[in-house]
Amino acid sequence: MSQHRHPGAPGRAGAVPVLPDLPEATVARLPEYLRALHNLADAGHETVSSEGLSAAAGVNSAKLRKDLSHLGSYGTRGVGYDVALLIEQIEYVLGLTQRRAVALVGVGNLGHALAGYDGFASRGFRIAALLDADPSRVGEEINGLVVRHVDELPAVAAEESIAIGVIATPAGAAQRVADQLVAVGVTSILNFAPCVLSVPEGVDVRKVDLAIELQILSFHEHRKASLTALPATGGSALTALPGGLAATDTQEAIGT
Amino acid sequence: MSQHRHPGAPGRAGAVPVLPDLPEATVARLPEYLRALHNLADAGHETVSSEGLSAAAGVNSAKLRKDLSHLGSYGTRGVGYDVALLIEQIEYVLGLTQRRAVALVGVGNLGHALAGYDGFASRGFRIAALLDADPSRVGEEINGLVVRHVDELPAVAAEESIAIGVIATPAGAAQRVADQLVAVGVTSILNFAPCVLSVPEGVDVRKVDLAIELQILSFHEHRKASLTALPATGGSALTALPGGLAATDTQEAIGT
DNA sequence: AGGCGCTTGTGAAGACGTGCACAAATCGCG
DNA sequence: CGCGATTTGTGCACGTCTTCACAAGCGCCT
Repeated sequence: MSQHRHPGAPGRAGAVPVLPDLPEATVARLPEYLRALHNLADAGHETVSSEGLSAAAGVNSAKLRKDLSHLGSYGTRGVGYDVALLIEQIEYVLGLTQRRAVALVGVGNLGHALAGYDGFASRGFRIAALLDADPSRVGEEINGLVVRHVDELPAVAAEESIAIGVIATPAGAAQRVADQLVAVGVTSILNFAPCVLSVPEGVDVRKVDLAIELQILSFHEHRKASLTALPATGGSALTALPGGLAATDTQEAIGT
Repeated sequence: MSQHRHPGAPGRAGAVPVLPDLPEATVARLPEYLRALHNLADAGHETVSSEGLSAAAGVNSAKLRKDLSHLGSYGTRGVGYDVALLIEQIEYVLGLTQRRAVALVGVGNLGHALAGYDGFASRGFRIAALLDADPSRVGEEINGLVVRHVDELPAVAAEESIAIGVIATPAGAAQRVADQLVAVGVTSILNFAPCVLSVPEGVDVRKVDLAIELQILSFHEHRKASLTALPATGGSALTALPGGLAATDTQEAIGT
């Protein structure tokens, strides 16, 4: 870490400097820091310490400092971080300086909500197209955008460069849509359908499954309940599991 | 791992056996396995190998075997896993044998979609109440449920035991709602609002932020673009960062 | 100018998660 | 009955992530 802040390489548009390859865990936290920083900026703070920022983002302060150090970091010892500068750094690294176009496929229950979600626009993204396979939905106007048929994807991609595809279709249609997105050059996909997508190498897929989150919470609920129910049992049969339970009432729930 | 399948301890309702404390990473994958297993069961498979199941769930097969071994596992060497039995095991561990009641607070854009999302009902959850702070929304009927005012939360909790609270409000209202949920005894919260919640110890919070997912994808897009733009630069200045970029056009964004 | 308090950046250690590779176990067949 | 094919369960090594603790650096006050 000899010299950062080397004056050269401003390179407004072209010549993107090579990005440091951040740990994936760090990348996942940067948006969190960014949000906290925006809040601080709105509240009028000019600088913030790692302690303060980590509290606002809900993480350990040492972790925050290490995360920021990975991107070269511009903190000042004894003072803290310049809020505005740090916002820029993170937005640059995350590639948010350009407003990326998002294509949303599947305008059902969830798709409708996503199309109207202002959190996208406010954080550097622009929904460029709404698509659906159902002809009865094509033509509908949502939030100022007209729903087009998914087969028009090539045309949409030709009109403007789609950076990210969002899949909000039923599981059965998701793989097909993913293939179509890949075919028109999309290399980043956010998948809300509860299924595994297979995509060629070089394409990033992130998955959000609302039911999975609930199931994880359910586990912890179950766990808490089982612990408070048997507070006496010290450390004896930790590996105990139901086992025989298959015979009784679960049968009617599963069956055929 | 001497003797599993010990015949005793079926204990229908009461006497919940102590759950093994699974690694968090394993818990997060169990719902994935569960979904894949349901698909296999629907397709008529009676047994499945770790290889087959791991492919369907999109994970490494060794990882899957280790995950399943943590819950005692009921595979048969040379054969594989009994699909129906494994479904039961996982559903039991995740606490899905009882249909847990969910209270959804915030019936705006996203809340509407969540209220209508059938993925909850189909995977062991039941939306027991819809709540909102906006009086103009109270009384509205969504999917057979009438929206009630959030201040009625104590009454709702008294009517039936709420296992999980889902927060789909704007960020500004989220902490307040979380406090209300905690006050009526909810110990698991799924938060869709883009903010950090502070809750007492013993309360689990999981967070889903749609914009964060996009930002993570944006980073990878940015990274891919910067790599393909400079394919010649071998391994020289890997730590290069913009740095000077603050001097030019960013100034007008910050300044004061 | 010098010292003091505060904060960053980082080395090192420990916890955690992953994946290979193989022994142990089971089934089916001759 | 024995053997080979198959598949689980797991020991081990490796990589990643987290956390502590502290030296280095910075600004302010005297």
